Amino acid sequence: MTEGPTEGTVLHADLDAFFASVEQRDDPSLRGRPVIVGGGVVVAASYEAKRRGVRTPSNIRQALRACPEAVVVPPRFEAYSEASKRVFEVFADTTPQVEALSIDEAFLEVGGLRRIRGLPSQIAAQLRTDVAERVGLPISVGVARTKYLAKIASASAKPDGLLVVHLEHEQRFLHALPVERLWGVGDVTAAKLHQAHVRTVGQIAAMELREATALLGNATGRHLWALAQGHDPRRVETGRRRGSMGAQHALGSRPRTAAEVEAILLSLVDRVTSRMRRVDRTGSVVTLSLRFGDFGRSTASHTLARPTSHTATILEVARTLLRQRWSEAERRGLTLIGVSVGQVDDAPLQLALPLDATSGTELDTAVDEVRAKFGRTSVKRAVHVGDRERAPQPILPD
DNA sequence: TCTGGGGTCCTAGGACCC
DNA sequence: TCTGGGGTCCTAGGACCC
Repeated sequence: MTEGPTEGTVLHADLDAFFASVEQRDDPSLRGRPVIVGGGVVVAASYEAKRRGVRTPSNIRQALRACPEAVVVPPRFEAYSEASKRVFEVFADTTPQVEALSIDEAFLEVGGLRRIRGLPSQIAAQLRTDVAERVGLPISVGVARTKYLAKIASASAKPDGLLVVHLEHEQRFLHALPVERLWGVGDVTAAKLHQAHVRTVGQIAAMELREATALLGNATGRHLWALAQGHDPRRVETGRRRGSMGAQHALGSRPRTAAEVEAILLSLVDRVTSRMRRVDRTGSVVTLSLRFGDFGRSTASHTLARPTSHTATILEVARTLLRQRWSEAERRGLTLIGVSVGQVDDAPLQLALPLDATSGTELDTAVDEVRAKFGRTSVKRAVHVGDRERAPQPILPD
């Protein structure tokens, strides 16, 4: 007699207290001790610190009141992205189907690997061992039939654990959870649900769909109702890339002059555009985000005629948007400023040819070269005359 | 409980087009 | 000419995630 599979094939792998774990890995004197990573605020806390009541985010002073023996270390973002890169190498060695969710978590589809690597639960156990051995970090893994069940499972497995949600136990596992555990339920949605006396995922599942949409709006209602039923058709998507890139800076409560803020704006724009150029992307929607002393926020955006990663072009737009909002910013007290560029995509490849070389065959040869060099299958041909000013960065070295 | 630095997705009104 | 139906893009804001 053969039994059907009782395991799903989706893994959700999530590093535990990631930033703090990197600090503990790199400095043995921090191991076993409560560690807070942060400057003014707690950016991350080790499990020792979390157990003593340190919450993220909160400010350091409060955190130290809860846990006076905690060690506070400044964040080292380069070390975290380096560690992340190595963990994602382990993921890639496990399966080709990896969907990155953030710097410290990913979905892995392992359905096709049974013959060579075994059951999903065995692959998950091996993955944890590999990450520990190769990168020296603890990671929790959830295994389930769908993405968000796997995600909930990894959260339940923390710290440093593995949880497999077997198909026959799925509903029991899911329906008993408080609504806050659903991916997509934050403070606002949780409050609405509580007001309707809905506290568990099982209770959402028992609602009529139209009750859910009436209470939570169309998209959220449908989404959460489907999740509560255990429906989650989203597959693990391999090639996902960022749609926007941004940078922000908190200013504190001290009032700033326009000149100070413009200087900060320049450094933010420069940070974003150099990151974009490094990964060969351009974008066309410039968004300025502001946060005020009264905790309100506002955003202003502008769409460019052409995508770019050119610092001066984006700075000019950001500066204009800032000037439009400046009196509001002064009135309400500016506490944070951010710039992001949206509609980000591969930078258009540019090739400068002398005008007399733009005949058919020479252009074809050039296009083939570009195609080979950058591995792009589609290469757009266009002839621009003049107006190089706002053009994307030239890519090909002379 | 009010604070960082990243992101994603959805909604809704207005402009504009066929 | 002001009346239908359908669509896309732009902008602003909100909720949520790590």
